[in-house]
Amino acid sequence: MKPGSEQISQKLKNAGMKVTPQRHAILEALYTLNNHPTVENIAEYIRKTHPGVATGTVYHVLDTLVQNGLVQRVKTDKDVMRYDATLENHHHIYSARTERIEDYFDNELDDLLLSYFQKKKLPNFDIDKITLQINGAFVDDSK
Amino acid sequence: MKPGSEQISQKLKNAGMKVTPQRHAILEALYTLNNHPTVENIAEYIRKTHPGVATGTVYHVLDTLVQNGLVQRVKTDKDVMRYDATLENHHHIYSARTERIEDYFDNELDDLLLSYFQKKKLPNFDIDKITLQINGAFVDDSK
DNA sequence: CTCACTGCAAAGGTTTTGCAGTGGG
DNA sequence: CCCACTGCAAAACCTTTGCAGTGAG
Repeated sequence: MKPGSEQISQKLKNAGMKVTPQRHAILEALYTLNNHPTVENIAEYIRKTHPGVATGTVYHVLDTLVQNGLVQRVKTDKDVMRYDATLENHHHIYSARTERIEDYFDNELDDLLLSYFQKKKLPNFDIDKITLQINGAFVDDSK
Repeated sequence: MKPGSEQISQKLKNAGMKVTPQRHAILEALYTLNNHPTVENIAEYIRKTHPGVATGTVYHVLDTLVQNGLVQRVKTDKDVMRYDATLENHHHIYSARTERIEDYFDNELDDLLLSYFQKKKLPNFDIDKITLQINGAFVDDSK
């Protein structure tokens, strides 16, 4: 669930980052807008409370967050980057018709995959993480 | 394996597309450069034999190929689009350190996933296709 | 022949970069 | 106080678009 203001500051500190208002706001935005927001989504959201944050700063802060492991980029086949602050192991459900991307948590599946790839090693490759792209259609997505 | 020239023409015809030299060359490039090339990779490759093909044409042809189901876009967390002409069910192995993306075929895994999601339905979602993102490091990738 | 496709170039949108000024530790 | 961070704006990229000319069926 969504961390409070203190916890957000703590996360930044733990990652060895200075706690600036911009970083705090951007990380909070990521926890609030939990549907894999774009830079534009984030900029728009934080300007409600922090007007005057430059778009370049949002890009820069997100880069830093990614490098410090607090945020991940989401793989898509579109040309706009999307970000995800959920660090626990999870998968992504992609709508074929809209830009919607939902998280999917499933420990049973994770165990299944883990044991599968423990016995079936890939030659020449060390697996770090496996994420499912579940593609299809949400039944309530109109267009 | 890689289709011959005739088979490439036939694939275009089957998809209801006119067979132009550009389309033929681009589709052939995709089968030859089988490591999920970018538009630049493709343009560079086909200009060896077909100089003067405009970059805009490559984009346009790739779009058409995607729409007619002969080619798929590959999901990445980079801002350069990559393409894949392999239509059989397969997964992708992503290098954490380089731009390398390899195909991974595994029928046993596909069956496992199929049966798993047959019993474990996702509410509100019709699954079309599931692709694994296998992230990690190739042991022989230097950088 | 005709209409879809291509070439070319300009425009659009996203992301990166550079530099001066500011503020968190 | 100092260095990292931010704001601003320009630049760099990738991709899309518009239009006139060409060629596949």
